[in-house]
Amino acid sequence: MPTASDFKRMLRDASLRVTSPRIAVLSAVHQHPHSDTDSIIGIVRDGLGAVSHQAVYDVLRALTAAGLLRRIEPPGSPARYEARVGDNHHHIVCRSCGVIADVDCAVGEAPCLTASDDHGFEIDEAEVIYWGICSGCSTSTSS
Amino acid sequence: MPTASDFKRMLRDASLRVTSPRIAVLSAVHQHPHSDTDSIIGIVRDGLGAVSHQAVYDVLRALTAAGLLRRIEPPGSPARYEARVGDNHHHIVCRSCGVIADVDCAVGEAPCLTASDDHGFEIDEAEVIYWGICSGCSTSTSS
DNA sequence: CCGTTTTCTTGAATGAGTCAAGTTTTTGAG
DNA sequence: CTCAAAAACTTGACTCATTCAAGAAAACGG
Repeated sequence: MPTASDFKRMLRDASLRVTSPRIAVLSAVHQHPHSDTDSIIGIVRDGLGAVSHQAVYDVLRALTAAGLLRRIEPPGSPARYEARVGDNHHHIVCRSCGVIADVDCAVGEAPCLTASDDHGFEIDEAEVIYWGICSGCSTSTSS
Repeated sequence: MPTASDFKRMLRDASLRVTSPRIAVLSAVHQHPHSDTDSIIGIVRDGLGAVSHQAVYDVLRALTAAGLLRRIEPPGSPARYEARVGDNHHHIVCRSCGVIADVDCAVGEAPCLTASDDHGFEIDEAEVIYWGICSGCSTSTSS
């Protein structure tokens, strides 16, 4: 797990100013991947004390734009964030409890799939969401 | 394009009551695939006069649950609906203007992809969204 | 250390969708 | 055809996630 100085370096390398909210958000997402914005706000406040929700929204947007975080938006859920970027992996979402797990992409680079008909689009990414029931939910439901 | 009596039969076959809002919504989605809820409300009102937005939300939910419509939710866009159901096709979304096109699935049945690691999930669907720039946007941007 | 620029705080506002109570419509049974 | 029960629709308030806006505070190059 990266340390605070690692996060500072990441921010500098991305030409972003180093602030405590940014370090706290980076740290929170590294420690709790697939968290939604509200959870991240809670984790950040546990570490720093009062931080406005707006600051967290701003930070998440800046870090996502800089490529330090990735935003995922499964239908039916608020936006979630993860720190694993650049490897074009995919996700499995549980239809019952909403938990998300990572799925490695066999190809690794986007777009990892070719459309049967691209309709003239210049396709740069193929995003895959697998839907199913996680092991915890399937056992509790079938019992 | 199906007629009003076709829509009535579809509703009866799905054990749903036949009402004018339902026929109008079915017709609207058949004629304007990938429309968002607000556009559908507008189209329905053009045909029927006053219809509450709540009625359209209720109808869309009932028709989706009955399998007559499919709901699609590209990140950054409100929910959209289409009448092409049952063939597990996918979508291309333009990053610039948001327009959506259908992409046939080579396999046809869900799940059409196998995850490299299913993490113990029982996967029933693999949803693919291709992201890119449509031909209209790429020509206007490059000029 | 200072000024500029960026970021954060505060608080209001927006958009999509849901909740709830009451009225109307549909439809199967008589 | 008529009626009652169930389902659907209307109205209007409300929630949630997110954004907008204006001013205060912090970062950092010089």
